[in-house]
Amino acid sequence: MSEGSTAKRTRRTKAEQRAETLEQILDAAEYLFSKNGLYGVTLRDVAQRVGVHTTLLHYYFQDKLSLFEAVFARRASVTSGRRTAALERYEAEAGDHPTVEGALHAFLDTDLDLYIEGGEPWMNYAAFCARVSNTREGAELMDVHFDPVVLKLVSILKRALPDYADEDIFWGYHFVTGALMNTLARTGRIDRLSGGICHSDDFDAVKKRIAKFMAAGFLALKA
Amino acid sequence: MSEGSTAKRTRRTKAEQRAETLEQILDAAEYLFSKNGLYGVTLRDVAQRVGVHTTLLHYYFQDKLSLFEAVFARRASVTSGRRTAALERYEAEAGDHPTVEGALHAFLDTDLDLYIEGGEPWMNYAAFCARVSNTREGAELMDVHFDPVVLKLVSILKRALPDYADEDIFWGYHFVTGALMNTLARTGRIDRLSGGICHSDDFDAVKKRIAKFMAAGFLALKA
DNA sequence: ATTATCTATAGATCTATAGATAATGC
DNA sequence: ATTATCTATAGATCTATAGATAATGC
Repeated sequence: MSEGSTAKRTRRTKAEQRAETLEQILDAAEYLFSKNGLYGVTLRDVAQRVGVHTTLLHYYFQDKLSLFEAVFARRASVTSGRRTAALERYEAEAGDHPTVEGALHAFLDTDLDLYIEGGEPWMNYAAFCARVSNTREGAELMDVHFDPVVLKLVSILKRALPDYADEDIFWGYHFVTGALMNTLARTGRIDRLSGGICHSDDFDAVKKRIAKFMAAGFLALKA
Repeated sequence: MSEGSTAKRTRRTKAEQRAETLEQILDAAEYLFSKNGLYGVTLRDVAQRVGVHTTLLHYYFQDKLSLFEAVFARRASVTSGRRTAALERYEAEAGDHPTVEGALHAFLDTDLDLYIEGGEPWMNYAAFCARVSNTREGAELMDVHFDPVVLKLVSILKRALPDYADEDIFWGYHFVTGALMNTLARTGRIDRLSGGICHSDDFDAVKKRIAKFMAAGFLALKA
């Protein structure tokens, strides 16, 4: 932190400085919001974590909610884009006979890989999303940023399950996303419940199981 | 509300009055916490909703967190007890050959029925639990109140899947509870995503699918 | 005589704004 | 000359406590 602030004094263009400070603010906010939610974090907490004055946050963001939404938006397009690409790749590859499991692998594994490879900031973002996802306003943010990818997934699932009612497909997706969000939240509950056999942070373990598990679930809904 | 406050003036024993006020406070807190979380609700909000002075909350509860925990605890033993009983009934009935789907029906359907039959207060509690469940401190509350039922479920699943690694069973449960919590949260996301085909409040639709879906998922994890 | 409820208020925070200062930009 | 950062502060809330008042309890 002290090293960071001296480094800050070295010559930099204003654009660089702006970008760097913005990123630090977003990182700090992301971390704190992921732990305590919108109302559980004060602008002062965020400023303190970055090492700047609270008022600087108002220089960059209109208000607290804008900061919150900016945190959500920053990485949303990355994960959304990656998953869309993976789904398109799968669609091309599978041709006329896509499978539920194939589509889910593209959708879920691609996302989990991003967090696994992205390190702490991405893991924080994952927890942030999970926390946001089961609130009403949060769910509306999800709509805005993730509806296109999800509807793309749904369209492939429909082709894989041509005799299914839309209702069954959507409820299946509802289960899938619940399991995914519970994973991203990393609450530590499964660690304690399993007596240490499983670990909340072990996204590899989830990745190994979730697509197969959920695909079988979909297939079982046949009327 | 005005009718309630005149009714309040009618003769009542102190014990009755205490019980009634306590219940009103807990109901109001439950509703508000389910919408906005611990930090998103002020004691004043709760008091206002009940129609009493903020300070009365301190007469009944030590502080805000105690109120929060009391909301959680009030109905936890009911759902926990009902599910335990249902699992025991199923165990007795299934004898030496319990199935995954049978155990999940006992565990999940019993819970969903409680919310369906319990009306608004129970639906609020469900949303409250869902919201609590994907926070760290919240997950610890879940440990305290729900570990026994969940471990009972796990023990039956182990008997139904004798050649499975514990790890697979616990991750399977992790998926199940994620799907359930996503249901209890009732964020309205599935409504919008499905263009009105599905409804967040339609626990019957979930009940019709979730146990079958998840049971098939478990069976697919076989190595 | 005890318990439920309200009044008054202390003390701490929190968000947000106005305006000063200190850097970089041509 | 513009942009990044800080100082000072207004105004609103929020939690929590002390102590008064108004009911019920024997």
